[in-house]
Amino acid sequence: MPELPEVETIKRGLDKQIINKRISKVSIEKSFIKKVGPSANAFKKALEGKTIKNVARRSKLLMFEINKEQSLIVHLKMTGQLVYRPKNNKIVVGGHPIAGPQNLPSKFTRVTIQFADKTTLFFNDVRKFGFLKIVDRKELNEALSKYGREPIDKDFNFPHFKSLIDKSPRKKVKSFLLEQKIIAGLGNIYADESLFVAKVNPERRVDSLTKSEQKLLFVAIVEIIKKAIKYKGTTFSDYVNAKGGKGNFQKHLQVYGRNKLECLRCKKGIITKIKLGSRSASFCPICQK
DNA sequence: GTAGATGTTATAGA
DNA sequence: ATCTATAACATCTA
Ligand SMILES: [Zn+2]
Repeated sequence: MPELPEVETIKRGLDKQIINKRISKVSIEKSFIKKVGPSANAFKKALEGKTIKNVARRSKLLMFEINKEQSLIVHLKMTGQLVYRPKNNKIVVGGHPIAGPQNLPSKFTRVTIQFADKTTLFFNDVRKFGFLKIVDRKELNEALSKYGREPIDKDFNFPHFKSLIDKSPRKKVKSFLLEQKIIAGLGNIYADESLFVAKVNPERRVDSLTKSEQKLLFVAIVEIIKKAIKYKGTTFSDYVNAKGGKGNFQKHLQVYGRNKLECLRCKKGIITKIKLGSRSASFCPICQK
């Protein structure tokens, strides 16, 4: 589910809400205890009574600073959600439950973090690939060392991108874009969208790109990620922001999810979906050379 | 019913 | 260096 734009949207929705709030109670669904560390008690003890000092994001990882020494890190993987409920009252509209924080906890709520002011943060995750973990400063640095360049960094420029290209010359370009150690935060949707904008076929070897294709791709990545953040992410099935609401970028997708449909750009090609590594890649065989 | 696919990532082995 | 298979898990679709 969530790639950089979705995680960034959650981060922006959460930080204003929960910074400086004190955690009063944490509960963990039984089957999820193994995903919060060695024991439920250690996890609770690290959080209860503490105050969230800061919220940050790196790649698709969220970080909640507890104090100088400790942080809570959260990865949503495929179907994770973080939804904040401002008040502890249930609202039902028209007699039917509505989507969003009003009906939480749900069947898929794995971790519940209650604050002293009676507001609540829910971690929901259908597939349970996600995790929450308490880390010290050293462990946090280790976790962060796995990530490459942030595409929305102000200093990220073409020479940087070129040097990344030169370090992984034989990779297929789609796999190159998905590598978090190279560029942090792209996932299947935005890698496909970036390649479409740059008119580059996902199966091309990185070292086969012409200088002009390299530049187009660099610009496309930055442009797509920024635009997706502006539209508050893509909701395909599970993604919701911190308020439980959907994103808007799905309306602007040009290839992802358009298998067998006519290409929106050349109006001639039929969007084709192939397997590349273990992931799918969608592209227009006519205008992505 | 059932095989295959889903927005992620870590790891082992070739 | 790079790729493959595999695993974690639940749900939906063809
Ligand atoms: Zn096309």
